[in-house]
Amino acid sequence: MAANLDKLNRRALSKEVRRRELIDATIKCIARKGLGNTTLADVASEAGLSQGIVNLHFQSKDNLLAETLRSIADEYHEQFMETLDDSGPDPAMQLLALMEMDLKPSICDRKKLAVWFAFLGEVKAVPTYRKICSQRNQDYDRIMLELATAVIQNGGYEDINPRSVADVLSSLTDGMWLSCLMNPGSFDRQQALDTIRHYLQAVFPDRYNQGW
Amino acid sequence: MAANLDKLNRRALSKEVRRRELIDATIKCIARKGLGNTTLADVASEAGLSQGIVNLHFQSKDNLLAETLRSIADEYHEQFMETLDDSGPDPAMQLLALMEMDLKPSICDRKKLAVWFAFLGEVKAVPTYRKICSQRNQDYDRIMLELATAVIQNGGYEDINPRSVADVLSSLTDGMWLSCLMNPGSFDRQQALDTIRHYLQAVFPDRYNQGW
DNA sequence: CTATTGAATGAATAGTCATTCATTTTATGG
DNA sequence: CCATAAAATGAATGACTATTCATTCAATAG
Repeated sequence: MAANLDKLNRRALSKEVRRRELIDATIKCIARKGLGNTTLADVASEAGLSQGIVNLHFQSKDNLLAETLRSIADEYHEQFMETLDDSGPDPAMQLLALMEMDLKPSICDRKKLAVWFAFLGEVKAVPTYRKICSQRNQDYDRIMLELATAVIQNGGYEDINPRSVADVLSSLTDGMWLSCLMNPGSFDRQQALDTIRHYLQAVFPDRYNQGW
Repeated sequence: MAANLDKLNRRALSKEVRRRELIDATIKCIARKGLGNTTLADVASEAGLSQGIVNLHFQSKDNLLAETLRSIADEYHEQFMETLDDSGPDPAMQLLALMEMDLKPSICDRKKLAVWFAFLGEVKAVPTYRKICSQRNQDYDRIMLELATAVIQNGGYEDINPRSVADVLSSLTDGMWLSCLMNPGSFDRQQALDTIRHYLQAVFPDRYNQGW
């Protein structure tokens, strides 16, 4: 019984590991060649495995791509939740921590952004992609809205619309990411962060008034 | 007979007009099927013409796609310059007019945005696309920076960094566009514009203090 | 009306690529 | 060790598609 369970676990684990490897290879290929020019042969070769391997583990190319997108979305989701947990009880500081996270080298990385935007570019044409992405976004928007609302209440900024603040911050993230993707030479992570802080300071002077 | 006349007229069209038709057909196809799933047969059929037509006028598919991207970029460029010309001498009002333009229905249109982001998604993998897009962006960034600098000088806001203002506005545009593409159901053009106005009001209270 | 020119056609070609599957390799249990 | 089953291989297949080009068609000049 114990042996049997062990065996099943090992098999399941090994299968999972192989899938992970293939997804990583897919990410590398898309970053290098683009979504439109990535073939299953590319992925297999990148993973150091044989032609038929993707269909063996993912049944179809479409499925591999959807799983790859899900994997990227999940990775971001974990970072987001972790940052939220680790950034203390003050919503103003949580908001800032989330924005800083978006500009961390491990997130704001040209290779990963290229893959993310490659999928975004197909969102209108591929409903599956849109579902994966927009589900994600709705969750974050809701949390950002809650945080903005809390900052406004705590600071007595009743005339400010929390919706606007949340939208600006979400837009800033997307905009900075695009800028990183587009102008790899001139994009400056630190400057981007300063810009975001400047915005927060302008809107909530009392909440973000310490020198950084 | 009417069909015959139609056919005659179509034949008579000039080379430039035919190229325009093919580019328009390409835009429609990419909006509907995505960049990765658009074939030359799709484009020809959308234009009501025959198989070989694209190669006749554009030599290759790659060339057609590059010309299509250029066409979209040019169209935006014209609108941008026109808006700049038509929005009076006050840099504060020019800045606002440009942001309003970005949210006009004819620009902030899901079909057009889908095509734009489809190309953006391939930017890292296809240097040609990056050149076309980033040239465009650099021009606008420069102009936005000049306008922000002028607003700051005119209004005595010397402690504000014009670079930050320009970056926020550029990011807001990209972010709003993405939101329009991603959440067609809930995206609200008017609300997006209000958000942008609130930002400008927060940063330059004296320059944007009239009720709208 | 005829000849000429160039646009347009669409069938044929050649190449690419996802998918399949018979075979081989590897790992596990007895 | 052997037997068994799962995992992996890679050659073969078939579908798809960019590109070519011989042919057709329409407009204009002579």
